[in-house]
Amino acid sequence: MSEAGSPAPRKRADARRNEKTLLDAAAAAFIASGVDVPVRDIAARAGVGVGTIYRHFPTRADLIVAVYRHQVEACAEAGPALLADSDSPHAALTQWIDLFVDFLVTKHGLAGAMQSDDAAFTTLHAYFLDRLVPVCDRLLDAAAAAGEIHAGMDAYQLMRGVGNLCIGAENNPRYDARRLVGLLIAGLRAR
Amino acid sequence: MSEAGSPAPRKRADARRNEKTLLDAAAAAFIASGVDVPVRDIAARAGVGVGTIYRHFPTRADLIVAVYRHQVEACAEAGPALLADSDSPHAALTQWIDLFVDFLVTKHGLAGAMQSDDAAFTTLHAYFLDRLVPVCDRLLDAAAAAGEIHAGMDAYQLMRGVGNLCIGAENNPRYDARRLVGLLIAGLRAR
DNA sequence: CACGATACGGAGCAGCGTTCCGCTTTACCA
DNA sequence: TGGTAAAGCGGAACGCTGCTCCGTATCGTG
Repeated sequence: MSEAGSPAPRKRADARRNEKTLLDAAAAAFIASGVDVPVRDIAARAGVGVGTIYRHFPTRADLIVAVYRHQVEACAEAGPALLADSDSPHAALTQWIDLFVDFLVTKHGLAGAMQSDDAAFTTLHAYFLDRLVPVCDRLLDAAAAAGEIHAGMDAYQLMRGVGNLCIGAENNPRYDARRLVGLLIAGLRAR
Repeated sequence: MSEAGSPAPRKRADARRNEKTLLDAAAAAFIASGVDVPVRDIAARAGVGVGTIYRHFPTRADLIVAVYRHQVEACAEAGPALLADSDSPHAALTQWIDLFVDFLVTKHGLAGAMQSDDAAFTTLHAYFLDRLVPVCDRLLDAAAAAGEIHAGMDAYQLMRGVGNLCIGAENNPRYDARRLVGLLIAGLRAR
């Protein structure tokens, strides 16, 4: 405990309470109206002022990251597990991408937000990519080592491509993101 | 000429002049700031009031369509031409998709606008898809008939997928839309 | 030239993100 | 327990956006 003055002096009780309330309200609002839901709506759901949101989560990206952190972690941890359990690295890759696609298409507008180059979304890029790209990279390496796919595919690009393909997948029955992502992965295959 | 009262009673000279001016201003503004440039900016460039824009082009989509109509037509007409000139239907398909990708990635934000499900963009969907999907469909059919790709790929879905992959391709050197589109097309190949 | 029809301009409204500051609540200490 | 400084809160207010609306200007024609 003698370590340099603890930089996190424990927040006030009402602040912690509000943070929890806000996360719940935001999660509900995201489900109801997508991740682009107006800040005022989230504030109203939580019964707080908009200032409170901005104090806890300076940018929308911070809020999104906080809401979905658990699910992203789960996805990241599933990578190595799938690799260990599957028959082939390619099968593991396919399953893992499926997991990622499922995650994206069930969160209205998240895929779109993830590709936005708006400065406010830097946090979102940073977190999602830093957490998931290395996982994807290991899967790609394993598949390449097994000779199942061509080497040299950049995990970052693949993830962005998959993310892009998921844009607008909800509420459009004529567009099947999973199928297109499947084609993309099929295109990786060594012939 | 005796046909039912001509429904286009020839517009006033100033109106025609303004329409032309607006198209030029919009084209310049799109290049400078992307297709999401504020309406006021376009009006300022053209030296007109915002009301004038809305009178000529009720929605942003109408303006975008008008600006890019020529290039879309050229792309549509290139389809049959490529099919006639190429060694194989698959080569023609690849070249045509390349043309489409080139078009999209050079127009800031157009790929994004094309996927937007905002009601105001219905016109954009309608025009782009109505014009290009049939062309793509013919190319797909020809390639399938030649046994080069699996049958049953929906042209609409493919176009949407390609469009999606082009989102954010400008101003991001680490993301190569062309390569990913190439993988997607490769994924179509019959094995 | 005069007079309707047509088109124009831009003020004004509503919805959004974001900031800022007076007031309230909390935690701590005498 | 009561008092006080710091931490946190609420929401008015600002700037930027799309879009509408109507008084005014311009055009084409008899």
